[in-house]
Amino acid sequence: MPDTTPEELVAVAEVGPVQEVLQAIADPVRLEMVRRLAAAPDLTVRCSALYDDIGKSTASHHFKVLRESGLTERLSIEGQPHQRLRLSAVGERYPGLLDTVIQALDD
Amino acid sequence: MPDTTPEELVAVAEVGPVQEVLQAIADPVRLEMVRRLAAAPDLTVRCSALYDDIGKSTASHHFKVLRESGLTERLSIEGQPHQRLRLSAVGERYPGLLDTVIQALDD
DNA sequence: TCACAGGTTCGATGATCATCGAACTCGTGC
DNA sequence: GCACGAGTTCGATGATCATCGAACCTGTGA
Repeated sequence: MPDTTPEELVAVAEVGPVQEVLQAIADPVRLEMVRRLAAAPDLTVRCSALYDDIGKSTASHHFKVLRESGLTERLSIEGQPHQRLRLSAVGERYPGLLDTVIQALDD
Repeated sequence: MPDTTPEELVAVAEVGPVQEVLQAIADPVRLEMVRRLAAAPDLTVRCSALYDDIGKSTASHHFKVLRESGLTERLSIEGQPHQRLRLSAVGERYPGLLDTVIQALDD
């Protein structure tokens, strides 16, 4: 791969259609992941801190669904993989959606 | 049944938890139903006008899911059953959620 | 170089849910 | 009363998807 890839290009990803976004957060496990991400500083959390009581492979599957819908992105901090909630990107495309959902979670 | 039931009591129904609401609108068929309801005058539409290409029983199942989540309510107009989108009730509990989703549907 | 920890991918299994047809209910009108 | 149209309920079937274990990849640090 070329070493000319700027960091920004990696981060740029499309937020999927509403349908896809809704299905992504309609799952209890994934919704909990989003909740923890939203509560974290910088919206960033180590993968293993996003779940409990499920297997690694299951968690990884949910990460993928969240990422493909554009809700989260993968990034590396000191070599460790992390997940980051793309709050502003989602907010631009669907204003108020995520905020309202997150707000409703810690009622 | 007693004839003392005021009309208001029938209409009063709780909007379900976010989880339930999200799952309700995450389905393609139900999302289309919501879209048609939102576009209709008075947010009210005859049941048969909310779908095509699926059986009556399937449609009725989706009506039930929407109703139980608090998104819609059943009402009778000249003897004919109708569905009504409870836009304001949902908006009170989850501000901006439905509006944003509906807005995104007719992009 | 090797071992190890943390995520990912791959198939297979199981549960959940959308779909359907048939029987039932409720209103309307003949 | 009966027939009819429109929704609902009920079981059964099928597809979708969450879950898991095992193998694989990719860093880090002996």
